[in-house]
Amino acid sequence: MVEARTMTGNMQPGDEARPVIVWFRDDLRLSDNPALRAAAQSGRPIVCVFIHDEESEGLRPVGGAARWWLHGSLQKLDATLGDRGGRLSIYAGAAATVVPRLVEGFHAGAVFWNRRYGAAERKVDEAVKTALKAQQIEASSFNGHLLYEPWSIRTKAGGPFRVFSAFWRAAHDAGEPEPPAPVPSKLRFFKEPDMGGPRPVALADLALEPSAPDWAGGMRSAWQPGEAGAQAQLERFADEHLANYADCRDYPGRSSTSRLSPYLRFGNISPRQAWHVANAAAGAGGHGASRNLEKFQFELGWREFSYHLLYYNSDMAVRNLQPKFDAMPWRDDTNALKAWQQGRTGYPIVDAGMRELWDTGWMHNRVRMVVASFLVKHLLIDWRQGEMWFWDTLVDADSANNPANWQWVAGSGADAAPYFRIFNPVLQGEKFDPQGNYVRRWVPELADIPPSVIHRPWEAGPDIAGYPVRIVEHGEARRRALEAYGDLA
DNA sequence: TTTTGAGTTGTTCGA
DNA sequence: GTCGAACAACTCAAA
Repeated sequence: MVEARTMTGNMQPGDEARPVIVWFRDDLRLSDNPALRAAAQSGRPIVCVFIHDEESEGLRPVGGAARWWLHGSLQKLDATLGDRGGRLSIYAGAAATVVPRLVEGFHAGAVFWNRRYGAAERKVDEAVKTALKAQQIEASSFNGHLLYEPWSIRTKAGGPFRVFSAFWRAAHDAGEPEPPAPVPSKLRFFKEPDMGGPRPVALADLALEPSAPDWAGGMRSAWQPGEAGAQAQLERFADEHLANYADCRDYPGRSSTSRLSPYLRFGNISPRQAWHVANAAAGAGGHGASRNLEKFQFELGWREFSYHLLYYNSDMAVRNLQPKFDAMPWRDDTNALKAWQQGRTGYPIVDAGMRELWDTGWMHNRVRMVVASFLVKHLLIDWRQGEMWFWDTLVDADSANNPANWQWVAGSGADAAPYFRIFNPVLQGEKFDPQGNYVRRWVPELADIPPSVIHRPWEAGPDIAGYPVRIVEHGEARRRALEAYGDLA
């Protein structure tokens, strides 16, 4: 069973009758949820709560697209709990204030949750724990979000890793990740009387969904937030795409990637579930299955590495991991930034990616690298600008992966791309979208351009109606980037 | 302490 | 068309 960190208050006679509060955060699911499972096993009646906290200091507000996902996840979680005779009670406010008042209101005996790893989140959780200790209430935290706790993977010298491959080797030495746990068979919910504690709010009152204008239409048709959607997506991936994962995952026109990122972000599914379901599917698969399996697990490994980095570099979203990048002469170019954001750079693969992002809240991994490289190297715009845009527009944006990957592309990160690795958007398009299907899907202006020139439409003839002229010329931008990056050393 | 091998995803150029 | 080298050194992790 997953290790729990418990700080126990003194148990009083008759204490088992007092409810346990399960505080949901980035773990919006019932299966493989260690906090919920421990609550079920405690013998206490359960109260399920979510606290929308926009008041605690330092917490980064959830981005726009992710708020939409959060709304859907909360709705689904409440419905699923409802099927079992329970419900999700939602509160708003600073967690360190709300949780102790809930404990009083419910006369609770314990509070369980699954851990978070950002500095501000840890500080909040620490404050809650301190408050509960003063109330002599049991507080237990669990690992529901990662395969390995960030502090459990250490170099031989006992420190954190800054190179992925060494990190991943050490993780292998730590052994196979724990198997996921099923939904507890028995969930006994506390009958919540109308007490004097904090009053729950309606989900709609959190205003997580966009209105006027409602820009979430593309997301609704692309995604099903919540645990059931997550399980369906994982099964679909394991059945249909895992067998070709290593060879096909780089082609944005095929849906060969797992598409699990937003589900993992909000814990609609756990990485243990993804790991073990893929394991089982590959075991049933034939020749070459292990190569695909290892590739997929390798990607889960990068997610782990990002959390490892976040744990040891809490200001990763704003500070270069390599300080020499502080001297980088980033350009201040509002027009170029806007063209990039709106998918109007004149480079089809870049524009397709940025429009896919805007419409669906998600972008294929290969294209993320291309558009990020384009912003940082071709336009010489600070990676933080890109990070903030992704934060607001991605449904899967989280405080570990988003900054870690931006810094990786920019070259300022851990184990980062060398500065001379500058993607050529034309070559990347021709290599990974050879028929131009991906581009045509997202850039309708290019619908009639033949595959031979779809990634270099300026060669297709005179101006294409509605499609922008390139905002920079590749060769020129490449030389400029090499020069700027070369000066850093 | 010093040494040594290694390090996600690329592009261009010239032979 | 294909191939190898250059693009740079630097830092990490382990022996």
